[in-house]
Amino acid sequence: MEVIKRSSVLKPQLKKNLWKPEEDLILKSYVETHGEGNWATVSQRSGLMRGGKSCRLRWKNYLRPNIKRGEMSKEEEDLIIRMHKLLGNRWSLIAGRIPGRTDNEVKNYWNTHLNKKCIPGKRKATDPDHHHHQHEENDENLNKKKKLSPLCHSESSGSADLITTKSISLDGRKEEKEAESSTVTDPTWMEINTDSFNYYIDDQYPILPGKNATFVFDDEPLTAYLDSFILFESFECDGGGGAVRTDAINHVVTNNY
DNA sequence: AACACACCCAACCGCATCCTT
DNA sequence: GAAGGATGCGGTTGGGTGTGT
Repeated sequence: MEVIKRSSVLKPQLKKNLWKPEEDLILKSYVETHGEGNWATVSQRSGLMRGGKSCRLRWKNYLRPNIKRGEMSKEEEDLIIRMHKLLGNRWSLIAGRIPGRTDNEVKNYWNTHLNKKCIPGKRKATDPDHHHHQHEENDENLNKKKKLSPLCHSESSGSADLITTKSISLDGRKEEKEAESSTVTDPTWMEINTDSFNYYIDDQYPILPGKNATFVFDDEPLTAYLDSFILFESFECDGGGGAVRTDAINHVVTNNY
């Protein structure tokens, strides 16, 4: 007896696999006419038998204007390495700092080119020892599910192994503090008083003058990259335990300390 | 030439978060 | 505040292509 899946009866069969040039054309002209968004309806209205996600991804990664394709420049590569050291696998954030590059492209580039370069001895799935590494990967997935920052876990990105606690004030002084806990998985934190610094986390979450904010930092890149980046991993304004954001690098700092 | 293996990358999947009602 | 849909993100997959034997 033939079993017919319920989903195949109720939903029209969606196309998968590679996009054809004519599909690209349809999607491109549709988005240029109607604008981005409402991806779920794009397939119906444009006649493309693709899921909304698929359309969105194709537009974002391939058809969107100002997409830069081709080889990564040395500068872009350096930037990816530095950002990855800071942020871990936060591809969309990294890509956001590299004009014309998409998160998918950055991720692929990292996995195929830079991962080997930055983590020598990194083994592939065919490696007999792969199962051991799969466990590490599972731990990482677990961390993700727990919504922990990769920065809090030094194994995730080849970052520095030791995490220490620092306190920095924006009037130019920098001082180290002892870690609150002896466990290395404790995040580094950073306290910034914004009296003397016009600063923001992002448009939605301003740090107001006179307020303190707590940030999570990976120790090693701190001194190396403070000239160019400050990472806001999470924060709570005024010590109130209120808003917590975990998804943004939000400001480029040009000052040297 | 034929095969096997490795590499690359576009696209998919599952889950989390955001937004709207 | 809850529910459901839309969107975004990161991990993974699989087909195409390159390279070695």
